Amino acid sequence: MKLEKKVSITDIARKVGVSVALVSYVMNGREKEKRVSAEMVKKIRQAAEELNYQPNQIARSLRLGSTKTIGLLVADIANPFFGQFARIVEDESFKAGYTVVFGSSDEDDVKSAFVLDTLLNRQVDGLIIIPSQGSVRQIRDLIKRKKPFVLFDRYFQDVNCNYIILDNFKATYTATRHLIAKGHRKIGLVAYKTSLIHMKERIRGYREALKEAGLEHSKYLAEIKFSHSFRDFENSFRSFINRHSDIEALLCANNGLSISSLYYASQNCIRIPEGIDFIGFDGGEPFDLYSTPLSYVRQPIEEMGREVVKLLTELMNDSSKVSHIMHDPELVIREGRDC
Amino acid sequence: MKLEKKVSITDIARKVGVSVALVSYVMNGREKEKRVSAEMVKKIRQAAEELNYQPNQIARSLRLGSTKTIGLLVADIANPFFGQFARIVEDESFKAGYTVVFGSSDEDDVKSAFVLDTLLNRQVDGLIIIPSQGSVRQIRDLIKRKKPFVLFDRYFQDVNCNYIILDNFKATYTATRHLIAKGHRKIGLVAYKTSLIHMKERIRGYREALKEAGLEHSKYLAEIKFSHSFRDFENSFRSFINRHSDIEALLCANNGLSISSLYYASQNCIRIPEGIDFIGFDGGEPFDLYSTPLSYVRQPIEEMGREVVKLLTELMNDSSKVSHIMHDPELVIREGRDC
DNA sequence: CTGAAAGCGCTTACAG
DNA sequence: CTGAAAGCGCTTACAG
Repeated sequence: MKLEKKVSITDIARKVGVSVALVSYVMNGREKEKRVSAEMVKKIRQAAEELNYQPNQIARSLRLGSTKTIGLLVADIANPFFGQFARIVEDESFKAGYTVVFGSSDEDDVKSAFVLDTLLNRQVDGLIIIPSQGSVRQIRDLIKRKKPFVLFDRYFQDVNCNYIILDNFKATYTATRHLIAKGHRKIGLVAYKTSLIHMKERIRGYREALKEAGLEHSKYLAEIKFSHSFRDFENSFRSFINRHSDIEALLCANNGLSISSLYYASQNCIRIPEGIDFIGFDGGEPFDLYSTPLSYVRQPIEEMGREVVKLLTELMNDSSKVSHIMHDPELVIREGRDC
Repeated sequence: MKLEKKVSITDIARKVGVSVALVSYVMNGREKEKRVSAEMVKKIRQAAEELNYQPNQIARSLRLGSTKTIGLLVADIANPFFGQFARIVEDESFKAGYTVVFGSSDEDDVKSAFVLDTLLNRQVDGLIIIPSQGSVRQIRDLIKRKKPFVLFDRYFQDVNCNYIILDNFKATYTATRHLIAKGHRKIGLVAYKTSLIHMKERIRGYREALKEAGLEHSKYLAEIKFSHSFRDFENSFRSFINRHSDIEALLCANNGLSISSLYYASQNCIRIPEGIDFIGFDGGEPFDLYSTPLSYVRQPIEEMGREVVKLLTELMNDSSKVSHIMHDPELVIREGRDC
């Protein structure tokens, strides 16, 4: 028995001596509705089994105009935060009968456009997008084409579309207040230099908390240019730290920056919390294994991921509503352990 | 200008007043070969531009019998090791004109079969698979169907197919010898209980090194049942550690086990390397940020990832050869720092 | 240099 | 209860 060429509905029809319509009906479980005789059903099922028939989704997609595929555009799938997110998206999508195609933008709008085009040509039914800086036009285009999508993690203020994000202001506001309450006065924020709203909001939350407490709110803000290279981060961060050797506590504005800052600290013998107190973003294994328990801002990523897929599937079905959903962050406080 | 329904090659043909064949030729850059007049080419290009034409890959795929899509079946995309691998696969695939669809098996053969079927129905041109225990039949089926694929990380001894793996024996053999050379005698290995060859080989490498040194080679071997829950790991590991309080050094057989063991150690005030010496697997951020520099077995994952895609693209083109490629591990030794 | 037409594998009105 | 046929959007021999 060799299976050189794949078997189609036509092969089954021929074998049973019946039309392809019948086969299509029973393969799609519509034999009741179409009142196919029990005998036929049995014969067709058996033939399909014997020939080891596998439906061709591509042909089905072309005919139906729907691929049952979701496109996922992340900044970088190798980043644990996005990897975790991708996993949730995958699980929920599969449950809903969708498959997921992904691509990484590297926070670069040219690459983002390329990946987006590729996914669109593949006729994805909908998209989940972590938009990168400068990708507004791409998003606008999606709206014009009436392609369902939901933004995650960030959005654009002047584009009215679906998004699910963290309450970023509250995240850093709460964290900063916590540091102030602990008695710190010289509190730094390590953020990325970007026009993206999530960063802007995180910076605003930090500043607002400092202002309310009557503290310096610009001096200790490090806005670092995005780069995949630790060297680049290191150079910027070193000059920041050297300029402000009196800094008492550090808050980081996302996961990558937290990891890089911690790495810098451990390489440069800066002790936490004795030397500098610290609050990170997003948690993860590096946080759990750090020499001292680290506090961090937690995003309810499971819920958010589930909700993104839920919203998108709704959009792919009726496509009229526009939701802006914001989730509350949680400040996870961890204190020194006794060993 | 609204773009309700997507524009097709037919729309362009109609607009220019020409046949669809011409349009197809110029859209595929075959105007030279087909000697389309320069004037036509210009008109068609312009019309495509004006109508904002986007080719429909699905239709193209159906016609050509190739989707330019690679299926990636990993154990868990949220696992940083696989996330990193996925990123390399993504980059190389895009470069080669392929898009990637993925799914996680959770090391479960039922889930693996389901994901595999989904990807196959989507008519992927080829597959990259981290095979889970009990998925031999699925792999055999792929061969029977002549679907190009390459296994990564593991393989099955009695199935002759393409794979790219680490020299697993050498990995643990070298690491164990290093621990012996440091003077340790009671050396433990934390491994998963599985029939998968990569684990078997890692265990064999460990044992062989101990045997050669005339040391106990079974007593300190922990074979732990795979689970996503840390609690499960903790229970098994605790009883192992309690039974062997005299253990001097620990080697871990993969990334997940390394992280879990380190977490257990930090939770239970076991100091590394003073209490127990340690060598992990695969490295990563948790390793870099650990309170003390950790040694580990490094896989050349970038090279391996690139090679997997290269091999697969070759297979998708001629499909005759069978390669078994094994990469050398590298033992990364890191000593205490001075702060 | 250009066009008419078949066909990839499926679904689905429309007849009977 | 079942079949013949159109059509999804594309590519590609085959004519001319």
